[in-house]
Amino acid sequence: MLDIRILRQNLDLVRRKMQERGQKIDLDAFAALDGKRRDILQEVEALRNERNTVSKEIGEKKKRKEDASAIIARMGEVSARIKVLEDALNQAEEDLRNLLLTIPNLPHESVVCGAGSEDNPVIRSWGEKPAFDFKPRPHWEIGESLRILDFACGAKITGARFTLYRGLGALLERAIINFMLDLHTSEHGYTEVLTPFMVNRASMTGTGQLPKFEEDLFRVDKTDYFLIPTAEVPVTNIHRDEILAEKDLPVRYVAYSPCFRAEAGSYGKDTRGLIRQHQFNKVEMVKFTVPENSYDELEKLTANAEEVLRRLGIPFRTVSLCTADLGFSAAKTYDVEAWMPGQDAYREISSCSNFEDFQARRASIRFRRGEQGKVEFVHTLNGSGLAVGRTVVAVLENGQQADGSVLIPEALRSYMKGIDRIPPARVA
RNA sequence: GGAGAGAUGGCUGAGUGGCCGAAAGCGAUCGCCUGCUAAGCGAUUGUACGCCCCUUAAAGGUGUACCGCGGGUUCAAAUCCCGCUCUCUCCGCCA
Repeated sequence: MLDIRILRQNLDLVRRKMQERGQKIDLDAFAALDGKRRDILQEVEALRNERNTVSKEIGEKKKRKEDASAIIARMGEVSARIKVLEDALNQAEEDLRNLLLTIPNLPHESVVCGAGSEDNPVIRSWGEKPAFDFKPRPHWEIGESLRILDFACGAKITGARFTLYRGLGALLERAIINFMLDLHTSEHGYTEVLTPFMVNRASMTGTGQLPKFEEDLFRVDKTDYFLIPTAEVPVTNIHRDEILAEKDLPVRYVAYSPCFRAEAGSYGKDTRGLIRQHQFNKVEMVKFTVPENSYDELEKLTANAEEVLRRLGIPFRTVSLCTADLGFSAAKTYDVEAWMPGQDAYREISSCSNFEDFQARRASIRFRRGEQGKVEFVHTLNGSGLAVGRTVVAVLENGQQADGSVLIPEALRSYMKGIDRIPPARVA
């Protein structure tokens, strides 16, 4: 949610930023709605003041056993009028809030103005793409031939975009999760948390998934709970409606969770393999910081995500999302893209964002300056560290060998009972 | 799923219709006192939204709201009534 003062004082700036995002947001309604709310508020407050004063007089008159029936009758009318105005006020405030909740964040000044993902500037690249003396296969072929990924079985058990991992495949997924959690807790200063995987509506609204993107979520029938699309939601909401102490900032959490996404509107996209699933695992990093440090923290967060790929020896590049590609709540986002030789492409494996105070305002996450200074909104950040299924893809495609086996990166071997490769499956 | 108890400020906890934004204690901050420390004394100590003042903001003045959430009764609600949520205890069920 944007600061309402920005809309009041600089509506043109907001309008321009929305254009840069390529968003059509109706901002004309704002000024009228805001003015209406203020008019009603002033009237209702004046009447309430009268009621408070006169009610006190009534109490005193009664104590002195004087007749108060005339002013009681008059106050009855005032109260009726107040009730009507309060209803109108509530309606106006709800309308205003609903409008505010649908306005995306303002892109940071450093974000390039672009029209789509092709305009995302590459910030840096790392690693050397592996050379193959054969045509590298995509992971779905590797996974099926090694009998570690079974897409047909996932489809049987549940449906499209679900996958069964088997044997060393399941172990690889688990090893990657543990490797990432250990790295971020032991070396990057994050505290591990394990959260609920279903959250309520308030939590989803706090981080920005609701009210606008309900069709992307799985909702649990007979409840108002939703399956989380990312651990960002429960982890950020740890501190919803709280005032943190400045000395405790930055707060850093890392969480493993499965993620559930309806993937509405991505029909026909990435239908093969692990890239786009309804359920996938992810290790997520979340930070709460003072505003003046949030962009430094974004750089560190992105470096923390990149470090996972460095340790695994997987080539990657980092791009800065342009205005058109930026998510609803983000002010700035770096995508880390891993090299996937089987697909001859870089694919997103981590998305690291600074939300500034956008989520903090929605979720009321604040901190106090010093011991008894002012209360301000924190800045929130999060980034994948990393998407686990896509990391499996990168490991399989980059580590594939001519004999069909897959080399396991050094860093993972201690998590995989010491084995250094996934051997070819014996032909049945 | 059934029965009962509860939800008040940073914390503990009082408050059954008006004198309550809320006692008291703890904590915190500032000051005083004090060889040092401890103790003691005094003051301050919530948030949000309006309006005034003002070049904007802050500060200041003023008003309104907020005692889990939502509604109702009343001239007037932390207090009475209804619904909901959450917490705790007991029973049942369960990994």
